[in-house]
Amino acid sequence: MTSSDAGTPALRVTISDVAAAAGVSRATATRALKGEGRFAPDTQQRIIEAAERLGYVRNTMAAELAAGRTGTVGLMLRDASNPAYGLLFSRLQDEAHRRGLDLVTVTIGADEQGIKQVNALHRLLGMRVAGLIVATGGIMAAQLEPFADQVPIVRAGRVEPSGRIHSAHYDDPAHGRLLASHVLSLGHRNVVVLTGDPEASYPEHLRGMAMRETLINGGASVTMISAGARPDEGVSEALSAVRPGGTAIMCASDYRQLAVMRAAKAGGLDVPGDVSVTGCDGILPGADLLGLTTVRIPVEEVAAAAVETMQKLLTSDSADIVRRPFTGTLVPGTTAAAV
Amino acid sequence: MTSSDAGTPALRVTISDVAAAAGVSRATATRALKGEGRFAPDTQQRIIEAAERLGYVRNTMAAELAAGRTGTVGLMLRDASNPAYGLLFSRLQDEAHRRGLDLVTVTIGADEQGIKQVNALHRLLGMRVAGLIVATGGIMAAQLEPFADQVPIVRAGRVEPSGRIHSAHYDDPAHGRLLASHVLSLGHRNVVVLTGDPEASYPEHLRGMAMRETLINGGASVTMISAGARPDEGVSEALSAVRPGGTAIMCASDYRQLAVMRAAKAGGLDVPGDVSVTGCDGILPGADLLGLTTVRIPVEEVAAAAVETMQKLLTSDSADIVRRPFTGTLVPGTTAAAV
DNA sequence: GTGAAAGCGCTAACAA
DNA sequence: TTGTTAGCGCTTTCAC
Repeated sequence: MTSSDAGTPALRVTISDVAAAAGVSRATATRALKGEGRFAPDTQQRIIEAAERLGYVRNTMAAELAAGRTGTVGLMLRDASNPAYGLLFSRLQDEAHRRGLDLVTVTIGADEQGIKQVNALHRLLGMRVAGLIVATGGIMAAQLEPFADQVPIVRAGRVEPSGRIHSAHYDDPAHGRLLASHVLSLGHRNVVVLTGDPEASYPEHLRGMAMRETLINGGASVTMISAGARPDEGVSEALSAVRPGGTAIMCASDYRQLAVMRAAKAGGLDVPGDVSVTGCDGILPGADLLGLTTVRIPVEEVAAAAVETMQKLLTSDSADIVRRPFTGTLVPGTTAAAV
Repeated sequence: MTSSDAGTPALRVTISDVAAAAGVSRATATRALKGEGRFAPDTQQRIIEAAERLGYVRNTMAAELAAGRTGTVGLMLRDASNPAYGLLFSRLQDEAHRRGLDLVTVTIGADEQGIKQVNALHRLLGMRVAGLIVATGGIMAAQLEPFADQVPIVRAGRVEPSGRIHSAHYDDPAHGRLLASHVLSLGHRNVVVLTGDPEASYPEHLRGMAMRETLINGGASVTMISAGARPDEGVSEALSAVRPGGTAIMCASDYRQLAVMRAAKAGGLDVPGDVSVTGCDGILPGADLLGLTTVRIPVEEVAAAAVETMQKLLTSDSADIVRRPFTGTLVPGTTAAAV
């Protein structure tokens, strides 16, 4: 009743079935199937054949429960509809594949708060993952912290304020400075900075603060507008704020930049003729055609560093906290011009 | 040795620890913790408190192994760096969240063939997932088929040729027809169709074939160019093919469209003045600013239908195969103009 | 309302 | 080289 006709796999086939079919004990079957320990070559052959014939698929839960360890790394991800996260996700996966790490991913919806995040965290911890890569915004340092000494945790993309959690992250303040310097060098001295408030997007907040500081140090007058998460929020305010003499709007993300350009177009404002506009992220396909002035964030490097760090933590267990920032590169574009 | 100071969670805390701390048996602890079966309210209270105090996190593997069933649905995903897949991924997650399904995701790198796909499949099957949603291209019908009667399988995004696998998919031929009709209505009668070959992208192939048929039926002369997966492949051929009298290049994806526009710009060709260009997908942020003529694929509907189908299959078990196509909408844009 | 006991499918010593 | 024996942590009848 467990097995069935040849060629018809059955998830109900257990290793006992395979062992019986090959005329050996379960222990031998286990060893032969994973190729570890001692066994006769032809015995292994028989066992493998039996397994294939019966369509045996090892029950991972049972295997890992018995072995007392897990080979997989958990990945907590934020909404992947944002290409910046989608790309990060993709690169993390690639890198993990390359290094032979198995990844299981759970996501937390864009607008979900604490409770859901904890659920997702527990789902992963419940699987007893060997490590955790966290690529999501939510302020979960406090949730994460308690587990940090039981399972290695690496935050990817965002700097980790907490003490025991590693990170490979974007240097958002540097990105803000890069853009602000560029805008200053173009001669702008009256600038509107449109950013997300800390709640909505902490990285945007960091970028915005850095822009502000650099601009002010450069002798510019700055109007800060901090809006909600939706990219079109704050756009009309930014536009009206720039009219009385302003020459540039610096956005903390490409999404906001697009929203501003859309609104400018609708309002008959020429970019960069009437107003220069900058963004930040630089990963939109087609951004080059639009001539977006932005910073290309170093997704690939962050992903590689995060996975590399995780692997290191999994093998050796050094005690020091790894915290590696990466800076992107300025993409001059054509949406920002000299005054 | 198992538990520890209050407030310090430990992944090593088992239900036995919790039960002991609350002065009950494991059986009672289990029941109280999941709120099923019979138990005294204050007993439950005590148990929950003990669990929280000890930082208990249920071992999912053990739980599901013992219970003999799994609450999670597996999702096989293709590389999410493509925004079309990223968005699909995101919407699938949202929909699953909304319906209370737990999803675990594994991805297969963009360029990996058979063997890796089978690995990914086995990872999921090995977890004994309750169902499988497959949102990836690879021609895995043959791999999937054998498991189709043991676990419900729903393909998302692409039509499933196989007999026992459900699907919620894009109606790619319809998208091709939609665009071709539009181009015809603009008066174009000499058109180049740039598409991916079947190996590189089957959906693109379907779109391209449909475009061709519609164009020819409409009295146009058509040059087909089928290229590899990289969007810049075939672009120069397309451009030279269109020069001798052609007026439009229809691309089977927005990526190719962008590549064509880039090359046209570099070659001093005006779009749509010298040549009209169309794409397909319609999910690039900023596509509106570019004025892309395209079809917006119905990602949300496909995602919702896929998850809905899965849930239906998980609860009731009707025998009929569900296969639901969805058609997107034409986005006229400004990259295609009347001849 | 609660506990005792028997596994779920697999692995890992240890014997043989 | 192979088999025997204990579990991994949890759930679930079935008595009490």
